[in-house]
Amino acid sequence: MAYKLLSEPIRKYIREKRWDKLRPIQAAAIPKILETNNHYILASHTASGKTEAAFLPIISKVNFNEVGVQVLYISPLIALINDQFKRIEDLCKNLEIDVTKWHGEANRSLKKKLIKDPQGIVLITPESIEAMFVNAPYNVVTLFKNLKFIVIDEIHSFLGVDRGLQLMSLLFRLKERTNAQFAIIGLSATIGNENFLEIKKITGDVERTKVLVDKTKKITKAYFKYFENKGKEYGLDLLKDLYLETNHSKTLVFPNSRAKTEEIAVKLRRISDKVGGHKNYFSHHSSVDKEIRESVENFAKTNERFNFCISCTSTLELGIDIGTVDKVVQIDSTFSVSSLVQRIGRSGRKEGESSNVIIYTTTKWSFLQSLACWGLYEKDFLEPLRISEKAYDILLHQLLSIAKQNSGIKQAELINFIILNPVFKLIRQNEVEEIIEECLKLEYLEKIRDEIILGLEGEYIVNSKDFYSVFKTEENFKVSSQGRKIGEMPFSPQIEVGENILLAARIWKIKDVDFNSNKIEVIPANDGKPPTYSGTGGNIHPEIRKEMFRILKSNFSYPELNENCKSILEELRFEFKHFTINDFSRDVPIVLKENSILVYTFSGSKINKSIKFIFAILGYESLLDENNSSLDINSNLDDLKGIFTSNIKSKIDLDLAIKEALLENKTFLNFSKWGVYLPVFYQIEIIKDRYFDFDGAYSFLEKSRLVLQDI
DNA sequence: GACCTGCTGCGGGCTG
Repeated sequence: MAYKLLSEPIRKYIREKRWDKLRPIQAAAIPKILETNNHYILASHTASGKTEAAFLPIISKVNFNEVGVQVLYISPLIALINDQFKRIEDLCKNLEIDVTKWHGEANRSLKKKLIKDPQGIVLITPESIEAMFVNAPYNVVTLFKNLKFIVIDEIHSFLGVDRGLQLMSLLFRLKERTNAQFAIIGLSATIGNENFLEIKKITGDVERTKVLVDKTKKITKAYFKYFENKGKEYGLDLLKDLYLETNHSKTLVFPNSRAKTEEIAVKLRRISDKVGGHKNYFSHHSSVDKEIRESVENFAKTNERFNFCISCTSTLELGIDIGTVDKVVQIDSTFSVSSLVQRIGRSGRKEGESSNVIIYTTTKWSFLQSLACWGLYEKDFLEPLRISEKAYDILLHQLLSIAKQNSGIKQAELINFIILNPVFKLIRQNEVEEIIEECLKLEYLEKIRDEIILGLEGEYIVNSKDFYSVFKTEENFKVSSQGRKIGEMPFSPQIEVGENILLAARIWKIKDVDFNSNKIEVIPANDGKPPTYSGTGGNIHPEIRKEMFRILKSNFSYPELNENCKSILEELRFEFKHFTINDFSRDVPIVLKENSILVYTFSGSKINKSIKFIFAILGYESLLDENNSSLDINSNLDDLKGIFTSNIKSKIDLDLAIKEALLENKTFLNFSKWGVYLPVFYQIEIIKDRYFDFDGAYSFLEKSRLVLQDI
């Protein structure tokens, strides 16, 4: 049915590919895209043919003889653009449609050629769109004035993050600048019912956006193993077991940090060398050199014969094509259910194959958390994500970008343009005015007669290559060996001549350090330590903690646990045996200690941080342990009960406390690259909006009942 | 107790 609607060249393409039938998401999308002008979100699991579901009907529908770029494909990753380029070019090969890559590493003369003769399909990143607006806004019109479709790949990766807000703003600016009438097609992995409304908001027109979902779920087999970690590094028992588990298959191992990724890769390789196993052990994360990463991806994708093991971080979570793997190993719990879903989806990618995951854990609370994530995965729960409605920091970034783009814009016009942008819908006009006033005062912007232009400080900020992205990056040392790039590592005391490090699944000795140009020269060595990388800690969703609580208080037995896991679960359940819990949403176990009280909140990280902050305002210091979601509060029982039962909200001045905390500790705002340029009042607002969850914390304190152990 | 993502313009040197 859907097949017949496609144009003849596309049907020919399908016949040549010998596809016997269209995939479900393709069959659903083709008639909708061909016959309506709606925006669509195509949600379907990895490797289910989403790219073709969008491009088969788009190429059928669009007349590529018209002047101007007809289709703009936006991707969060350069690597994905390079992957998709091959697929889309293959689709277009008999149709004389030009496909052009447009990102920071793409060929410049091909970009120039496109500007001279704008046509076909362009593959781009959000930052490159931003750069075009800032440096060559006339090109935006030349290229895109006749645009018919925008395809956004991995659109879920933009949901609930600053980069998504930037993308929303850019989509609006694109439409306003070019007057083009385009439809938006978002491609997404599973997003969960909870997120349909939020993901529709990205197009800027919820009413016109429809979601098409393929709910087919693959069978997943999971097995849990437990090896208590005693030292800093993994124990030999775990490594040996992991080796036997992985040496006869194609495997991905996810150990949750770059340092541990290196440790696993190097140590498994060493075991393999000793027993004469295969040598295909790799590490893959952001600090491994790009070319090495590409060669690892390529090995996995093209090699049929040999087994391999890639130890990796979330770099291999998104849609980069690495072919099929037999098995996924997770070491200690993921920080979210959606991360677990993506990682599991990496195995058994062929239709009809089941996915296989083995979960190793090394601490009892990590074990419980991973069991909770697995339980929620089976119940089809995914963390709900929320588009920030008062993104004053992104607003400031876009103000500077728009000022540069227009080189002179009337103040009223600038304000109006911001107000009309759906991404800033809930920011009031007087707030925009106030932020502009502050920008004028600090010379980010300047007013000449009634026109706004970039100020001196603003020029300095916008003319940096760091301007185009809304996320922060750390500065690193570049590591190379005899002219060959290995990767990067951040500054640490470990950077010293003679020290040995692990990187790109190999051991190296530092031969030379150049502190002026941040370069490290290394030679191969035999033994070393993983480099230390710093991170800030993730946010666990409350539902994961609730599930942990439920598991603790249930008698359910899990066939997917090995004997060690079973006894750890018993141990944990025994610890909580004497708490009588009637209502998981209200009852809070507490333990009286000598000078403090231990409160098991079983709530999310943001709520925990907020509760700690509230207690600090009230004069009670506390220690937060995110492993078991507990707060050890320096308080007595009467005080604690008082705080839990009274209306705390009215008694504290949150804004004042955050202001003081900000003065004391500037790193508070580290999550926001552009927040530092805002007036303090707005900094406080974004901290409340994105760092904390005070509504969640107040509601927790109000409804909770403290439960002591039965005697 | 974390992970990830992106990038201009210009000038100089080299290659085809």
